[in-house]
Amino acid sequence: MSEAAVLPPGKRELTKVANRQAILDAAREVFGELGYETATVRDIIRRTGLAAGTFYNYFRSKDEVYLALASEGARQFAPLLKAQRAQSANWEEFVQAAIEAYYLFLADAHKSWLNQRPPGETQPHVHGETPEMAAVFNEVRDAILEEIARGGAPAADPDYLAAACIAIAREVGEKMLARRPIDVKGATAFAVAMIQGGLKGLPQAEA
Amino acid sequence: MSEAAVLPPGKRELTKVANRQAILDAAREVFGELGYETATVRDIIRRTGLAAGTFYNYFRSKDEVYLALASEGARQFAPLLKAQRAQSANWEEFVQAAIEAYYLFLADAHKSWLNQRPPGETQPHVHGETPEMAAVFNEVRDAILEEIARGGAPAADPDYLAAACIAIAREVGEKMLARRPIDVKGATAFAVAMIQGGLKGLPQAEA
Amino acid sequence: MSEAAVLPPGKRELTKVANRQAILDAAREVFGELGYETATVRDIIRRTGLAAGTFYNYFRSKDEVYLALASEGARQFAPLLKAQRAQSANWEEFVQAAIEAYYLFLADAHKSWLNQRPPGETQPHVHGETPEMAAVFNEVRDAILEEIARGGAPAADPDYLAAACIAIAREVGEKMLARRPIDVKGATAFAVAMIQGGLKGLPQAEA
Amino acid sequence: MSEAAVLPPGKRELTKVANRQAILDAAREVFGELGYETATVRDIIRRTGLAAGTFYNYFRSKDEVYLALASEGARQFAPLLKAQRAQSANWEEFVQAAIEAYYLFLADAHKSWLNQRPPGETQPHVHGETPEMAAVFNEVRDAILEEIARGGAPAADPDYLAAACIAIAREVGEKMLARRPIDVKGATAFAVAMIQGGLKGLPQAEA
DNA sequence: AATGAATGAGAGTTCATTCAT
DNA sequence: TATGAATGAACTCTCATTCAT
Repeated sequence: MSEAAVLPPGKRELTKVANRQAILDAAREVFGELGYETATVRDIIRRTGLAAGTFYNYFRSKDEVYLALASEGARQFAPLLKAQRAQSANWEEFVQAAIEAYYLFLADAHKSWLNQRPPGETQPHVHGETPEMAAVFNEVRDAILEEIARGGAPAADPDYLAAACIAIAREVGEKMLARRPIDVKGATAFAVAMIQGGLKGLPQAEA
Repeated sequence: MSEAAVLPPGKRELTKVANRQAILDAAREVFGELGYETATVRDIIRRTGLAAGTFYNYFRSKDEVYLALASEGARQFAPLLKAQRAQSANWEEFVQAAIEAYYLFLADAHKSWLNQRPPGETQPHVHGETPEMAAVFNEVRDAILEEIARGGAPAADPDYLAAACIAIAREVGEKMLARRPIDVKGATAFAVAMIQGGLKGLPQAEA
Repeated sequence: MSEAAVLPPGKRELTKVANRQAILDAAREVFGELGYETATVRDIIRRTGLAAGTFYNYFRSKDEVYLALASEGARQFAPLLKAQRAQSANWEEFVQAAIEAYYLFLADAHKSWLNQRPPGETQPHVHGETPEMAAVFNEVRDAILEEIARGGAPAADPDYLAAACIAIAREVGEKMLARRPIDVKGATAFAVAMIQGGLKGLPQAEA
Repeated sequence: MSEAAVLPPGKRELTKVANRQAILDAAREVFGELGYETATVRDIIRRTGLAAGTFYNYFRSKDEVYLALASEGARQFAPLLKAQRAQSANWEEFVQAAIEAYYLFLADAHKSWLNQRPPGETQPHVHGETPEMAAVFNEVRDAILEEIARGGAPAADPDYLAAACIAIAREVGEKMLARRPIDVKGATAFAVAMIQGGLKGLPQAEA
């Protein structure tokens, strides 16, 4: 007892951490499949095998678990994005860096979440985006908006420009996740080329 | 019932049609403001002044009214898109035509719906897209996909290409609706230029 | 249809009123038997034979039905008390009037509520006082407090005095309700005599 | 367990007793502040710093701790009341004795409980009476009932009489506790005078 | 004996839908 | 056909109690 007192994880602590993670994982899946509104707390805990009340030992509400997921994603992603941005000398490099960071995150997250719902079974009224993806995407969007506001980007209509860049990044990213193998390099190359040069800028190949 | 059934539609038929339309209008607003999940049937009928049960004389469920709205949008839009496409000799013209048709539809719909919810009051987890907008957007997407599949588009990765074009069209369209006055020409020009030439293709102006 | 349009109660209105009353009656019983905290909305509706959700067609919450009951009692009682007070020339008459009004109300309410729960089965932690009784009692208490504050009462410690008078009124009233037949006159006489003259003032009889 | 079981109580026994007392103290406060229904076991143990489960090492249920408190109060109070009653030659002295004993108990209990909840913050539907107060009050009531049954009291309606005496005792006692300093003598004098002579019997002073 | 997470029944409440009027 | 009250399943959340540690 005396020794272990320094750092006694014990079964209790282990299950506690494991349960919390189980709830987060289940919540991620459920939010991804059903969307925030449709998803119920019961959907989440049902997937964990825990009892209904147990959810509330870990999170105070449906919203809180959503936020936890989102901010976890943002927290992990922010330094990656920052590092990538730091290396960028100009707008082109910045875009490349930001999108690559984003796609790396998506790919990694996707791998570790073992997202095994059968694709194509999309329900109506649903987005198929986990809270983390949403949060991380927001980071990228903010970075792009900021860069555009700073004047780093070409002098076109900045509002439309931001919307377009962001849209490309998001949608190509989503497509990337649907393919096997997940090809971050290729997706990044495509998105960046599309943003920089449109159809004319694309490598006229691989069709 | 026997009298009213003869050709001159009679008051009954008129109200019937009017009620159906009132419900559709209310539903469009409510779905646009609240999203499908959050919107309740009561929200919809409350806006019409009709009674709760009356809703079910016209639609069998909440879902059905959503679908009705969506397919109405698609039905109205399809010929417009078709006409525009018919005039297109090549991919460039096709993109231009499709996007313009889409934006014209958006602008028109927007105008006639008198979308007067105070902007900026967006709730979390909600998209602000009516079923019609969603449906019409799907038409555009399908057209682009089809065109790409047909080989009309430049020979880049067609899946990514479609995703990117569609994403630009959608997001720039949404931004367009948020501005006053609604400038279909400008938005179309931007979206098309972005798709064709990326940043380099944009008119380097108006910042 | 034309005639009835002036005042068409119809079965609907009737049931509506009846249901509202049924809920109020059930709520009164349940609150009286179980107390506010212990009583559940389900306890209330179960007694009416209605469905769970129906409760919320009539009252927005458990609290609202309690308040409705209480204010209904107060509303009915206030004019009675006022009338009785108006006739009182002095403190003695005022006390007599107020208590009599209170007891009359209790007796009447009791009669019409057909309070047929088997007496003696009082649960622990429970008061056996309906919201109406509580509300009406508050009226009496306020009247006494007011009168004492106005100096109408004998010059003893007013705080203690009020507490004592009120306590007597309440407890004797409760005893009165437990007896058959309910003897308002006798209870009033006792309470007033006790207040005015204590044990010495009581009619030394009927033991 | 074997060691600690020998006579010198050892730390274990001490903590055991201390914990039990801590729970009782916390429970008294919580029941007094919140009432039985509203009070939760968590409210109680939170105040002790103990863990939730520990509560059930000492009491089998929320109800049991309530009962323990009540019977502890009664057990302590019974001899005091008995002693006071023994000295009473007649009804007047008995009443005086019983009420004084009751008020002494209240005052003492109140002092030692350091009841420091901000007054005036009374919630609706809540009484502000600890289980002990309720239990001790019951003792007094029983004594009065007994005395009346024995014919010691003046020959008025005994049921009403008991109710009235008890009511005065209780309410004046409660007021007494709300004042500073707590004046047992004065409260007793008032209550006894009121019982014996009603308003006419009161010292016509201190208003 | 102490801990505190897990449990699950049950609370208040909402809402799509039904149905008597 | 219009009405709007009735329905009841399902929701979020609480809490007394249990039990592995």
